Amino acid sequence: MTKCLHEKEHELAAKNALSNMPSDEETERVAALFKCISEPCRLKILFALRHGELCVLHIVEAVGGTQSAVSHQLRILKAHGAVKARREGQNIVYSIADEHVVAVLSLACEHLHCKL
Amino acid sequence: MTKCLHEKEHELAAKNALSNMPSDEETERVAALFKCISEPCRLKILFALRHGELCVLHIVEAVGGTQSAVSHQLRILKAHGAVKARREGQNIVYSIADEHVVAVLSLACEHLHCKL
DNA sequence: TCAATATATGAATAACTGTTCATATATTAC
DNA sequence: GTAATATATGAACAGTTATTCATATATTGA
Repeated sequence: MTKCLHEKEHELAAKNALSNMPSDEETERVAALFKCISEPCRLKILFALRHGELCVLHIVEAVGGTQSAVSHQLRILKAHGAVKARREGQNIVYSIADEHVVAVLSLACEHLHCKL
Repeated sequence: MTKCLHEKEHELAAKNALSNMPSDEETERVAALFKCISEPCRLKILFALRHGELCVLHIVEAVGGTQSAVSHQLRILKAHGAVKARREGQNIVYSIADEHVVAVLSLACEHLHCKL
């Protein structure tokens, strides 16, 4: 593997890229955030929660699938700080944890020209 | 599986959630976009390209890993519209395809308090 | 045309992850 | 305490995917 022939023109960009790369730890954190919201089931849960908090059964109704599967995904969303939960009697009520989450979703939808 | 006991309080939110769920097709598209940028290797490539276009060898230098692995990931990024490519002699020069991609990255970094 | 460089790609393997099933925990009502 | 409801979770399985290896394609220069 030898040097790129156009090194001169791209030297600056290449140097900049090399010296400004985020650490592996930072990269992993950002990647984990995106991965967390990149599964259709989890994404549906977030979409369902846009209009307000919901208990698990209502989330199951909205997104489909089994209670167990939804519960597993809720756990992952919560572990990554995308949703928060509080108990209310027999129910656990979930809601979106952070306005940044809503903003990222909106931006992605805008990018894809979705009507959300 | 019976109804949630707090149906009355959450009825509105539940109805809203049900009637405003995006289609499966839209959900899949959004999920695919996030999944595309949720792998550390692909994310590193995007970070490397923030400062300007780079040929493949320079990308390999910046993100590490083998040429083959990087090339495979570039293919996926390109297929999802995250990067674009043009030939320049022997080299293929890659760059970020869309300002929305940069915006999503910045928002995620801001959310995680990364210094990017 | 031949050699060298740059990039892409098909196949195989290994690691990861979402779902399912069964079961456990927690709360409320009786 | 017991029954019923709501939610969570461990283990196993299945599907997905990133990497590696070997090789193919494309461009340039001689």
